[in-house]
Formats: sequence, structure tokens, C-alpha cells
Amino acid sequence: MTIPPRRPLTLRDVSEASGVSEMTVSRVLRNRGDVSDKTRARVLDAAKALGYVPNKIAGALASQRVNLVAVIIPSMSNMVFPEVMMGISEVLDDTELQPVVGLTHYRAEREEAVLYEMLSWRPAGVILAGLEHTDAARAMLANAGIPIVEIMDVDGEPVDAMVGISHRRAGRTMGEAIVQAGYSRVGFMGTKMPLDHRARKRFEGFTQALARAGIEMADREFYAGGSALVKGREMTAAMMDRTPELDFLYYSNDMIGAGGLLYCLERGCDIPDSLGLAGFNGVNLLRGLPKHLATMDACRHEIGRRAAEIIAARTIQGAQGGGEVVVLEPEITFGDTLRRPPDPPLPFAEVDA
Amino acid sequence: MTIPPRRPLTLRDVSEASGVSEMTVSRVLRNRGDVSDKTRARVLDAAKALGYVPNKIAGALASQRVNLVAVIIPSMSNMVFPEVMMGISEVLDDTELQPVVGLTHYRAEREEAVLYEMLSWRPAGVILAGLEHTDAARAMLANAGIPIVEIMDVDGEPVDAMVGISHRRAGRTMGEAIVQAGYSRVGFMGTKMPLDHRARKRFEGFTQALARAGIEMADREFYAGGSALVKGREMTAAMMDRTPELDFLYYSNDMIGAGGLLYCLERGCDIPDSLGLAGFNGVNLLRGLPKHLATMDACRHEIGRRAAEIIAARTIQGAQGGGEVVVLEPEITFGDTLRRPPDPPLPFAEVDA
DNA sequence: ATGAAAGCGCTAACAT
DNA sequence: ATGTTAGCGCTTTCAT
Repeated sequence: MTIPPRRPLTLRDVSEASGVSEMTVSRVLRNRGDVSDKTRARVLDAAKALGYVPNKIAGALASQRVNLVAVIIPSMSNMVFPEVMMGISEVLDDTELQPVVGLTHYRAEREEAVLYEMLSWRPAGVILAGLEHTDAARAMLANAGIPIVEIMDVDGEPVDAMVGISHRRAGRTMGEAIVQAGYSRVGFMGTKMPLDHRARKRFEGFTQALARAGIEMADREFYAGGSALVKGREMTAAMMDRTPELDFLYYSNDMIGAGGLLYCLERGCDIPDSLGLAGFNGVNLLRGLPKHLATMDACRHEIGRRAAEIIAARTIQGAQGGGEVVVLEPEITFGDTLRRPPDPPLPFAEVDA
Repeated sequence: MTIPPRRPLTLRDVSEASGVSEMTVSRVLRNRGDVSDKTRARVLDAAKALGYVPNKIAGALASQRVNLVAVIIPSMSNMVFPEVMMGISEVLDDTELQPVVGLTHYRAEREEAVLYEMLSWRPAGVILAGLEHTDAARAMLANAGIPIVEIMDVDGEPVDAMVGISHRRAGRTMGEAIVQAGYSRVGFMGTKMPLDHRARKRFEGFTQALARAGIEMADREFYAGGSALVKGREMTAAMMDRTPELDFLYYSNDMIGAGGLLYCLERGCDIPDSLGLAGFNGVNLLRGLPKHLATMDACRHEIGRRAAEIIAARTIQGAQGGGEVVVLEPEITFGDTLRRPPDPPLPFAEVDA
């Protein structure tokens, strides 16, 4: 039974309650330096009895060390960033470091504001999505004097370290797989580009792969907002209506792809033979669908882990480092909606066998 | 062109660069007090040129005010908490306050640890999910001397304020709707209970409603982990196999409900006449499905808003308050998978008309 | 093993 | 409108 304090408790309160100097109390509470078992026990008892919660603000100011890692991402709502966060948390859970998340909603000015706000708390490091930032944001990052890891994308120049996949290459790889599987009348559906650089780069890579095969995209449509599943369904309906000769639909994310797939299945389309579909992301939410949508894993979990590992490694006493680059290689999952390309001839195939 | 500083910049640096006292620089940077336009401009220029980022740690220590609101929730991965966050952010975006999120993964000890960590940063308020906490956590909350809002659930005693729905009542309401619609052989599928108090309360309320109508649950199954869509499909398959006479399936969340629905549709079940289904949550992700799953909105967005409003209101200068209770009333969405109950007779119905 | 003094970078309160 | 002084609650460093 303790009386609720008007004023938050301080080290001094614990010091007085235990009859030990503030300094020693501080040592006990941080498990630092030599303290006799007897003193330690007395301090711990007093702290617990009072319900003392240390003031990290004062601690951080005095020690010039903060165990926070700023994580700045566009959104939490599309399933990709929560997975990145999982990876980050897994790694940081084994350290003293704690992630603190800020959201940009895909807006550069907002990213700049969030970054400023977070840097003002002097975090131990920053993990942020993408390589595109305002000049001011880039300047802040460069001058922060702490490890900075840009994640998701590697198509560009990082301020410091970067971990991700090449979205340009991912788009190209999918385009090539589609061409090799024999599809040729391709439609694309995706998010409005200017907001999402990575979706844009995938689109560019994809277009390029088709172009190399002499194929021009037969139709395309972009959306913003709304439930992705519904949007995928609606866009697909509209596109198949408008351009019925399409034999492949490429979606910029699995959620709209799933909506499209459900629509096509209802319509009784012959998938993947007369019509192929593919999405992007490897959202495992969707594995319960009647057919498994072809997709490409964005390595989100691994990206989170590797980024956190870089921060953690550089945060330990007197560590060196800087400019780490980790390029992950996503792979296509063919699922049930994309024909596998014919096996390439074996180098020394026995053709007569 | 500024040279990257080894040591982070301080107010003093800006003071020297602008030839204005630290105090005045501080005033300019916080838009407080009277400062001449000339001085203001000089300070702002110097700060920007240097790339100064204020140190909120020092600021918070000196002013005893922190603009952070601790938000402690179980998880980000099931679509319900991201929506709560949206509501919170919308409201806090119009204030000086900023949400900081901590995750408990539905574990009380973890909640306690996260709470301790967050309180040590002396936030302006705490929003946390649920009314069930460890004794230590409850004590910390009671002694923190800041507004505390417990959200989601109102079936219990709050430490301070609470905003949510009665999950017990939500379960009961759904049970009653099912009974009134004439279903009688009911199966239940849900998450493993001990982890999720709100799911447990819904289950209890549901069971009770059935019991009052003399109905005993015909089958039930609980799961943990894995993709919810797949689990819903698998559990449904197993249950329909085991207990083919079922005419209603109640799922503890929309995601497993969606998996079950897809399975039943594939099997050609006659929905909602021979078989009804319902979930919980009103996840609008799922509106793209072939049939609209009956569900009940958990008012997540509104809960977030109201909780944030309470914190915001109590944070303004000299505000009073405490113990606010907001009970929201979720409503059933019948969708395409639950028969509407027959209209109740009108009070003065003209029976002969 | 413990304590005393100084100061982290800011802001409140009080000058002027 | 601007400056000065004295902390905020800790930790660092140096004594003992």
C-alpha cells in the first residue's frame, strides 16, 4: 500500500528510503559497478516498494546514450511493413535497443517531419524505407552521426547503409518469366505511381522486360485508396471488359491480385492456361485462396533482420562500420496462376533418349 | 555546405552563430514569447544553415513535459490494431502529441515490461488494450500521474478511463441473432482463449445466448498461429467432416471466417439457407469476397479516436478529468451469410391489413 | 564498495 | 524584447 505520488519519484526518494546514496542506487538499478549484495537487496526492495520507475530522460541526457532505434516507414496497413517490423524486433529483442516507429504515409514532406521529430530524441540509429528523400531529410541523415540504414530498395545511392532488393530487377524478372511462359497480351494493374517509388521501379523493370521481347503492354490501370481486394476485383472486371483478348494480368501487389483472381475464378476463366495472373509480395495471408497466386517474395522479414543487425553491430562499444550494402534476391513463386516456363535444354541433353 | 559535426549541435552553437542569447534562440525555435522579427529571422537562418536539430531530451527534462503518448497493444498483424492506430493518429495529428507504440504479443509479462520501459520516458498519457494486466502493471498505471485509457473492452474495472465495446455482449448479440434466424446446430471456431481475453468474453457471451435458447454448442475448435485464412479453411473442413449436421459456423474473427467461407463456397454449400456463417470485426479487407461474411463491427477506428480525444483533452493546460467511460455499441452486419431474423411484430400491427 | 561534485542541453522564472 | 540564473534527474568522473 503506497500512496499515489503527486510528483513522480526520483532516485533521491529511493536513496532516502534505502539509506544509500543516489549514486549507489543508480549503480544498482543499472547493474553497473561493484555493489555489495546487502546494499543491492536493500535498494531493490526500496525501489520496488515505492514503485519507482527510472527517468530515462534524465538518464539519457546525462549519459548521452539512448537505446532507441527510429524506424520510419510509409504505412502499417498493407501487410508489408508489419513483416519488416517483425524482423527488426526479432533482432533488437536480443539487444538493449528498442524500435520506435514513425509513419510517413508515402509523403516525403511527412517523412522529413517525422525524421526531424525522431532525431530530436537522439536515437542510436535510424532505419527508413526507400532511397528517395527530400534534400533536407538527406542532410539531416548525413549529419546525424548515427548509423542510418535505408531499406527495401537498392536501386539508388544510400546515405549510409542499405538493405533490400532491386525492384527494377524484380519487375524485369517477372516480365521475363511471363514472356518465357508464352503469354503475350499483358495487362497491368497497380497503385498510383508517384506515391510509391518501389512500385514504380517494378513497373519500369517489367515494361522493359516485355519491350525486350517485343511486347507492348496491352492495357493498364492505376488506383488509389479503398479496399485492395475490392479494387482488384473492380479493376480486373473493367479491364477484361475493355480488353478481352488479354492473356496475362500483372498486379503491383498481392492484395489486388487476390481480388482479381477471385473475380476470374468466378467467371470461370481457365487459369493459368488461357489467362495467367501474378502479384507481388508473397503475402502469406492469401495462401487460403482457392488457387495460389503467382508472386515474388520481397524478402521483407529478412530485410528487417539485416537492417537491425547492422544497427546493432555498430552500436556496440567502439564498433566501426558504415556503408554496408545488402542486396537480397527475391524468387518467383509460380503458384497456380502462372505457367512454368519450359525447362531450358540441358547443357549436354541427350536429345535422342 | 556544412561540415558534418562530430558532436551534435547545441543551442549554444546556434546562439553563437546568430549572435543571440541561448534563451532567445530557444524562444524562437519554440515560437514562444515575444521576439522581434529581425531576431527571429536571424536565428532561423542560423539554425537552418547549421542543420540544428533540437535536443528534446534536454528540453523534456527542463520543461517536465513530453509530447509522447504511449500506445500499448498486442500486435500489429491482425488488422484490428492498425485501425485503432489510425483513429488515434487522426486525433493526435491535430495536437502536439505523438503516439509511440509498444507491442505485447498478448503476453501480460511482456505488457508489463513494455509499460515500464515506456513510462520511464514519462509520456503525457497511456492508451493500452484491455483491462487485464499484471498487478505490477496496474500499480504502475495507477501511480503514473498521467491520463490512462484502457481500450477495446469495457467488461471490467478500468484504472482510469476506458473506451470500448462489451465483448461479452457482442457475443451474446450474435448468438441471439443466430437463434432468432432459426439456426440451431452451431459450431464455433476461434483462437486459443487464454491469450485473448476479448475473444474469450465473446465466446462466453455467445455460449450464454445459445444456452438461454436451450441450444448447446455442437462443435468447437481452437487454433493458434499460422495464416488465418488457411486455418479457417482447414478447421472448417475438419469440422464439417466431423459434424456434418451443423447449420451455423461462428468464427472468432473475420479472417478465419473468410477462409471458412471460401471453403464452403467451393463445396457448393447453400449459404445462408442450409448453412450460415459469421465472423467478428468488420474487416473491410474482405469485402472483395464472393459473398459478404456476416460480422460485427468492433468500432476500432472510433475507439482509437475517442481514446486519443480523452488524452488530448486532459493534456491541455490545467484540464481536469478522470475516469471517463465510453461504451460503444457494435452492430451486426448480416451480409450474405446470415439470414435476417423475421421482423418482430409491430407494436400495434394491423394484423388484418 | 561507496560517496561528492560537476554537468548533460535545455527551459522556467525572474530580471532588465 | 532580450538576458541571467538556477535547476530538471540522472550519470560521469574522481575521491575515499
